[in-house]
Order: sequence, then C-alpha cells, then structure tokens
Amino acid sequence: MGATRNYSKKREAVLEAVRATKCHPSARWIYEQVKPKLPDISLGTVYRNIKVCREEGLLASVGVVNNEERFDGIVEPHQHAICTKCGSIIDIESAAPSSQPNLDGFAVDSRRTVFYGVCAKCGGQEKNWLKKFRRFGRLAGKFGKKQKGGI
Amino acid sequence: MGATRNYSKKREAVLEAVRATKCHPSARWIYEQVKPKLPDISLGTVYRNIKVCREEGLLASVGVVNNEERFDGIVEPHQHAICTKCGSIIDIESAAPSSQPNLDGFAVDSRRTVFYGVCAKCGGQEKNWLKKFRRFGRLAGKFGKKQKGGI
DNA sequence: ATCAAAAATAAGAATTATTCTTATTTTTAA
DNA sequence: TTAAAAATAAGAATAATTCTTATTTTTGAT
Repeated sequence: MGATRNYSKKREAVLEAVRATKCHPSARWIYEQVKPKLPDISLGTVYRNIKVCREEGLLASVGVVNNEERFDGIVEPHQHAICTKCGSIIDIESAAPSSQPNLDGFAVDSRRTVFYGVCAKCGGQEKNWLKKFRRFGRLAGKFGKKQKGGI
Repeated sequence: MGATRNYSKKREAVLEAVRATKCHPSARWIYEQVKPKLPDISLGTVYRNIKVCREEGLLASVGVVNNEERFDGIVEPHQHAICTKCGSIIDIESAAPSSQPNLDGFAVDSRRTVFYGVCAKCGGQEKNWLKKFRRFGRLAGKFGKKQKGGI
C-alpha cells in the first residue's frame, strides 16, 4: 500500500521554499516563508509535508540545531558545517567522504558528516575556557555496575 | 569567570552511568539508571549535570534520535552508526575520518560522522518502497522567489 | 460536468523533551 | 562554626512536534 499522493499546492510551496534557500531551514522558517504566499497554510501542514517529502526522498534532514530540525532540498550526499554560535549551516562541497568502515551486520543506508565550529560571520574563537577542565578532582567513579535494558 | 564547581555525588553518578554503558543513553535513561541508587535525584538534576559535564568535556553528544538527545562518555573522536529501526547507537572504531575540507573562514572545532542504517539485531532491509518515488508528477516548482532573513 | 472516495487541510489540543524558577540543602573555604 | 557559593527537588514553563477531528480539495470514473 504505497500511499498514493494527490497534488497539493501547499506541498509544492513547502518544497520550493526549501529549494529556494541555502539556509537549511527549520519547519517554522519554512512556514513563515510560505505564509505570505499562501496565507491559509498552517504549521501542521508544513510539518506534514516535510514528512511526506522526506518519504519521497525530496527533502533530507541535516540535523537538529538549537532544538530545531533543519532540512535540505539538496538530497545528493554532501556534508555540512554548523556554526555553534549562530546555528547557521553551510554546505561543504569538497570534503571527501570517509571510507566505508567495517561494521559487521550493520547495513549502512546513508551517512552524515557535520563539522562544528565558528562561521566566518561569527568570527573569532569559540569560548574555550572550559578546556582547562579535563578532570574533576574528586570524580573518580568506582561503581560502574551493570544495567538492565540498553536503548 | 570560570564557574568553580563543587563536588556532587549526583553528578558523579550521572557521569558514571554514562561511562558504564555502551548504549549512548538519553537523559531519561540515565535518570532511570541512577534513580535506584540515589532515589532523591530529579530529572532536572540529570539534565543540569549532563550540561555541566559537557562543558567540562567529560561527556559528548552523539546526536538526536527519536527526539531524544543521546550522550557518550567516550569523548575521544570516533564515529557512530545509528539504527533507523530501533534507534540503537553503535561505536565505530575503524572508520578513518574524512580529510579536512577547505571551508574558508569557518573554524572547525570538531566533526561528527554518523552512519544510518539497520543494525544486526533489526536485520533485514529497511523499508524502501519509498525509493520508487523519485519525483512528483506535478511538482515542477516555478516560483523560487527571494526571501528576507536566512537563519 | 457530476459524484464519491481518498487525500489534504486548518485549527487547535495533546505530547513530550528540555529549560527555568524558587525555596531548600549541601559543599567549601576561611 | 559559619557564611557564601553551588547544587538540588519539585514542579511550572517553554516550545518543537505530533495528533485529532471536522472540513475542503483532488482525482478518477461515470
């Protein structure tokens, strides 16, 4: 039962909004883009059409940044850089993908490589005062018992 | 102002719970692990201590799976495979990291590579009936106007 | 064009992971 | 011992996402 789809102007607008930007938008951003064109669109419709488009392979998820999932209209494999200051997501053309590792029994469908750092606009260095803290003085951990169910 | 820390048995237990498992747990899973040992711990304390431990470089985030952030007590760079059926996260030892790409102006702090697929336990192939759908018949997109503010 | 079934939608409620607030307790250094 | 700083519990608040239901739109067949 392969879910036949009907035409939908809203879906078309959602997909086009993602394709028309390089910002790898969130659902809400897409909603705010499309709203002026189609004022009666609802946020739920954006979410539902994102889901449909992902099922169709027309959209891809880039990941979650600041608690928001971000999407990409370019579904061909490529990599991204995410700024840990402003949350912007940048396409990376060149980076050669790492070689396929041996993971016995795990059937790889896709991979996602993300570089974290500070974008040119945010400049400077990220706060790294925390790097001094390598160890707690007191935390030496000495239980480490068994657990029941892994996730 | 480098935030001096006090000793905390709860924090120690949170960190040890993550270190004692290979399941790359979520905050709630950690909470449920620690609760029997320290019955008066609260979920908020787990969240706060995860945050503290991340600031200290003692814990790392693996990513968001099924709307839950998952953590790793191994902070040395390595890669992961995530099962899209059961959500389990598996460490990958071997995979050579991709070469550092040229991203002018973007200062890379860290990278994260994740392989998506189906783990050995879940076996079989992932549902791929959706791969037939490569294109909408009708969606041809012809606006693609400009937008105001990118994220 | 008409009609009925299937698909899509709006509106808003429900869910839920995470963060925040406040009063209280614990840790720490003096 | 003591007082300031840090940590905590409890639960409220926030917010992204999903779900529900009644209504509207699309579509293929007539």
